[in-house]
Amino acid sequence: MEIKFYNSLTNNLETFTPLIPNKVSMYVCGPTVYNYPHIGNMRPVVVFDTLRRFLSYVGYDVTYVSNFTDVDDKIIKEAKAEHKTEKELTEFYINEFLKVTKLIGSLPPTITPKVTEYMEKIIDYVDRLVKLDAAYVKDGDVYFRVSKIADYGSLSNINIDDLIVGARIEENTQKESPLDFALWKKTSEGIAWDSPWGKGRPGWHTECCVMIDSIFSQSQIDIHGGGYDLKFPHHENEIAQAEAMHHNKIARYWMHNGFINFGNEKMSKSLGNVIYAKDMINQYGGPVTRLVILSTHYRQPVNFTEDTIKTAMSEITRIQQAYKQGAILLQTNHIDLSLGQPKYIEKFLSYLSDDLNTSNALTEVFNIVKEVNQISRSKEIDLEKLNDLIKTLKDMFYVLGLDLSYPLLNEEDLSLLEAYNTARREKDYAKSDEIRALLINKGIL
RNA sequence: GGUUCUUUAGCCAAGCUGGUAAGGCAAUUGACUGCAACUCAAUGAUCGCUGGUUCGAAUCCGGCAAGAACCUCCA
Repeated sequence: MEIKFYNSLTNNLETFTPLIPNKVSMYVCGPTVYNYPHIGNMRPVVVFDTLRRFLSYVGYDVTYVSNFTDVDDKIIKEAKAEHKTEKELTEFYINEFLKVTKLIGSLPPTITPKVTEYMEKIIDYVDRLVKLDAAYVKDGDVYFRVSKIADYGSLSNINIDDLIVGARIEENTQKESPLDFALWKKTSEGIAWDSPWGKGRPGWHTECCVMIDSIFSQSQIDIHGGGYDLKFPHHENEIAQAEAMHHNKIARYWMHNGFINFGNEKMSKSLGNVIYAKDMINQYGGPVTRLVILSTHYRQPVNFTEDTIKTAMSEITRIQQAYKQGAILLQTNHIDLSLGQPKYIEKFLSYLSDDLNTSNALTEVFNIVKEVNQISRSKEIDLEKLNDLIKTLKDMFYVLGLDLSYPLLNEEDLSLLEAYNTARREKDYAKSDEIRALLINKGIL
């Protein structure tokens, strides 16, 4: 199957070919853990988890790495405010992040490195950049020398001159050029590590490079993902460092997800409309939250509104209902559910192979749902086909990370169902209503 | 100022290497039904505006309008 991705590096739809046949290496910038994850943090979590599931499903051996940034000014500040150590704070929020990630149906990445675990390697990496003359030391700080990189700005299409002229660039007399960025910062406050340049902590952009270098056995990986906002400067600077170190752009395919808006506004603290992921998920459930995200193509913005959430709720109910009823019908006919084949999944997969078009993939889910409903209501039920359809749905839900299931009926359930149907046939409605209540209670009807 | 992007039925949204518009939600009508839930069927848009290219454009090119994000640490 040919897989295509939109590569942010070239702004083109490109055929995906992994560096190593049948293996995929992907890295996605994870959160800085100083607060509860908000709903916007769930976009990359859902998008890249779906990508990973899809690639695995079609047969690739995927190594998916997503980090936790557990060293940062905001962390130091928040730890101080909460009277905790940085470690206590970050461990708490890492745990919160993991919880919410699971609730929204994302698998744990293959590896989730923390920056603090890579300090030695980070220092070594910075040191090597200094020795390569790609970085310079200034009074305990270490800065990357952007002028060393000929095509700096290639990812974000930023013209260096425009950047210097047009943008607000802070005064920093330490730097040779305003574009230079910190690899290592001298610090006097909060957690710090010893380094050849004195006590300090690493700059944000270096961490990801080091973790990629350390974890993957290759100097360049296949896919690098993250939020759109990270394109500049974060990813641009990762590329600059990799250019200096390995003369490559660190990743072949760069994928950036769009943002989540809330009620047509960007979520931000100053607007006071930040929604925590845990609140949204607790109120509406993981599948609904995930469906809102998947119903739009990953590069487009998603807007969470009362309407879009309500729509997703109706859709999940509809999908779940068909799945459940179909599976129950099979069980009452004593069909072995493990025997079905995902015969109708090809189109679904081909949609996903087209730059992860989840929106179109979902239309295939609805097509199958409709077929299940039609068959379930027909006079002569084609049980074999129904079984294949249910199995198809099952695999689709797996790939999309939608945590939907059907009840497995035991003997007692089966005889209850039969009694219910018999009572209805004999128009003994008092009895059938009684049994119906039982069945609804058990989640079967 | 620069960069990237968006504008498709009431709402969400796909299509955008050109050939008269997927899907879902909501709504209306009909069918099924002991009641309820579920379900099935039917019904709607010429694609922001405007030029151009073409036998033919939502899809390509130009202009205009409106909106969004990013431009040093926010996914």
